Amino acid sequence: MNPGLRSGELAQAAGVNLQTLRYYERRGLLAEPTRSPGGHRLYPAEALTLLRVIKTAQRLGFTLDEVAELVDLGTHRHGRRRDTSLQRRAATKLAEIETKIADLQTIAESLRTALDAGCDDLTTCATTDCCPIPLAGLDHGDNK
Amino acid sequence: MNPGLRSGELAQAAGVNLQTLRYYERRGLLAEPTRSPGGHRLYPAEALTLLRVIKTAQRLGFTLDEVAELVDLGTHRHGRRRDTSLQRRAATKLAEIETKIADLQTIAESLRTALDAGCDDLTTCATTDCCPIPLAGLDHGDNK
DNA sequence: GGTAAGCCTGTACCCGGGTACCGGATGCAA
DNA sequence: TTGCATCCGGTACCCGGGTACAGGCTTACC
Repeated sequence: MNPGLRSGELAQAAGVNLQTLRYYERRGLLAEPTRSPGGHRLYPAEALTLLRVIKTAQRLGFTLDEVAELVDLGTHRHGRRRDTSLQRRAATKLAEIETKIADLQTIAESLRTALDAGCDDLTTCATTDCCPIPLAGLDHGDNK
Repeated sequence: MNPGLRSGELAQAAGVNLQTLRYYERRGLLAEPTRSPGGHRLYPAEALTLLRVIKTAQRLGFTLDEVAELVDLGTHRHGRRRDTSLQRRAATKLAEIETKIADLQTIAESLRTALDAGCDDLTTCATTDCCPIPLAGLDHGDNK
């Protein structure tokens, strides 16, 4: 049976640096893989999926700690014994994500309007009312 | 007429550090404001909106350079003389944003499924098929 | 079994995005 | 006009997220 990916293969497949794998391992994002007799890491194929999930979540503005939480929002057990604290964290995360989606939709809307209108100034759009659907919708007023 | 906000007032209102304002000014994100006779900065009210837009965009995973581009995607002129290169950049940005929205929706969907199912493991969801709508959808396969 | 490519641990460094601190100059109210 | 809060420019520092390098062991193939 296939012994697993070597670290270099995995890194290349995921488009990350080899050192990054070790860094993620130290941070606890990537489980310690099995080793060859001589001590070389051998990763299961799922590690690639996980890495891509991590990279995607990062692009979306989550810190590594948040990514870890997202991924961890349950790596412990599955089904049975519904742990309400986990459920609650998941619900909180979900609300956060929904806010992000809404904000991105506001930005997308502004860009679309700008494109349609041949109007190309978002700041002006945000602060004056020359344009129909301004970015100012992002101003939730409660920063920090 | 109201002379504008002092830097401390603006910083507090936006929930950012005073130094951050000067930093953004150096980076070109915040225009140089007018000054009092003695050299103190005096910001127009729109600066607050802009700061909030910046902070929101950052939470969404845009770098400061990208935020600058977003905001700049046109601060030059408005309407008339449709600059196609700007239009094109806006279109590109828009596509990016739509991808982000889709990815966030995938994550939201996973969390929702996990919550509904009392299933609380995203990694397993992503890499096995025990769960209906896995995170694996984030795996676009083309990282970097 | 020789040898090149690949991997090991450890430590040092880099970049983006801020923050802190300093000594000195304003702003404004009493 | 004095006094305290605030702001000024400049420089140095901090943290998250990597990335590079050194010196030595493993693997894989001829």
